[in-house]
Amino acid sequence: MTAVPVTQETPNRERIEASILAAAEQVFSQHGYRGASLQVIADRAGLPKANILYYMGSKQALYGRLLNRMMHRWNEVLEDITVDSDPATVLSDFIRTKMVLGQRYPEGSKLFAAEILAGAPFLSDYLAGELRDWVAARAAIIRQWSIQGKMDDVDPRWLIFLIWSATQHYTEYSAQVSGILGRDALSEDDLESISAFLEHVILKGCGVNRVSVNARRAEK
Amino acid sequence: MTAVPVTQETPNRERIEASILAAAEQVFSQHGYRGASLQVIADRAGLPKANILYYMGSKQALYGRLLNRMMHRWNEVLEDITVDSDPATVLSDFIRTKMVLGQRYPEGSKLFAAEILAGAPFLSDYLAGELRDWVAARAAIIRQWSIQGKMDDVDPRWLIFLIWSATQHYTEYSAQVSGILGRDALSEDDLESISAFLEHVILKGCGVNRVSVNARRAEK
DNA sequence: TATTGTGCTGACCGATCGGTCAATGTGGGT
DNA sequence: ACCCACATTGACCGATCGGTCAGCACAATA
Repeated sequence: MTAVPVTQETPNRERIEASILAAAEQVFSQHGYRGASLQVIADRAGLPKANILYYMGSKQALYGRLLNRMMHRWNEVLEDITVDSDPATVLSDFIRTKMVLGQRYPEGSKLFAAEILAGAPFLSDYLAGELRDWVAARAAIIRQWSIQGKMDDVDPRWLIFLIWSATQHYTEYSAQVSGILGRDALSEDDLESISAFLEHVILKGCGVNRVSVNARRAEK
Repeated sequence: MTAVPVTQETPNRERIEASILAAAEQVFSQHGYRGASLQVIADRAGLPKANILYYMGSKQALYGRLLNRMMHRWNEVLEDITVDSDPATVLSDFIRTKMVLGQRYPEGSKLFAAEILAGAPFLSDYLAGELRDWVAARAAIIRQWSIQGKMDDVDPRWLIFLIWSATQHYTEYSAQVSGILGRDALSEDDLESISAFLEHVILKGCGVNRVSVNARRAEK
């Protein structure tokens, strides 16, 4: 009968697709779209190359799935802020959430970086649409905080870019950071130290008064 | 005679090599080492592919020349600072010089970024050697400034990384910045606005007192 | 004119690229 | 036992990869 299409719903399929996506994320993030090869992805996933195409259709489709998955992961950030939110709390959360996301999805972050470096051929619509609106909405709120005297009169767009860049640096430039620090990877202590540093400099630099939160006296 | 090797010294050679390097820098910066193709580079330089190999020897050698050229360009930065230097002047210069360098050599900066993203296979020695020493020397000086009470007690390494990331963002993520701002490129006013913002936030955030320099009252 | 050295490049090499396809395997329904 | 839908993959396709090389053009020397 044609009415019984899937039945057992293939518990294997998800497992296989997940392993392909994981392998592909590694390779694409290191070498970009053009530089990645399906053969290398297949080897890393322990599957024949034809199997990759069978599950993913094409190189472009595979790459697109990875980009989409990563875009949805960003949506955890700063979803519910208003003019009445406390700037210190919001900025602090923003910084720390971004740091955590970068550590949780290092390959995905690098994938994005490579895509942007290549001129964002697959993401230009997203950047000029959804993400642009996201920035505009947050910028408007931050602007209000400045007007209300809750913080210095800084351009909110530059502030958002500053937090993005400062946090992403430690995932996308992990090879540089590791080389300079002489470690293979950042420790938990490093991450806490960096987060605290960024929190201190950015909040203080923007004239945001830390409210209470963690009773941390950051300056004399 | 073997004693007369070069004579006219080929004025063309330099011109041709320069155009090859310029074309290669564009392609490598967009697609990384693996993703770049000599054919595309040759087309962009308006030369047959075999000519690229004739002048550069190999893809690796061409890539290495580009990396080396870019490494030397960084050396303009922060060469002569001491414990007696004024922190405000040094940090301000650091930020603004980095911004200018990024604008002057956008492809070279992206080339570096792509190399780091790929895990720095060609640069690991440089990162763990020359650059590491460079950072250590500057970090020691900044550390002294903290001890002397000229600025807050922040980790100098995180401060250096912060300035790197914040300034590089606008060249390496230019596709993202452009998409969000809705412009093709940053204007002179944008760049001055960003530089002033970073100067304000980072210096204030580190507790550095601006001495005199430009009589700019940045906050109320 | 003959010779020589260098700049240059079309043609070609084996390897690898993304993608297709036919053949085979497999498991459940009849 | 038979069938059929789906899973799997080795073999193959034309295109392109980085790199080699023989040979032509041309200017300087003899």
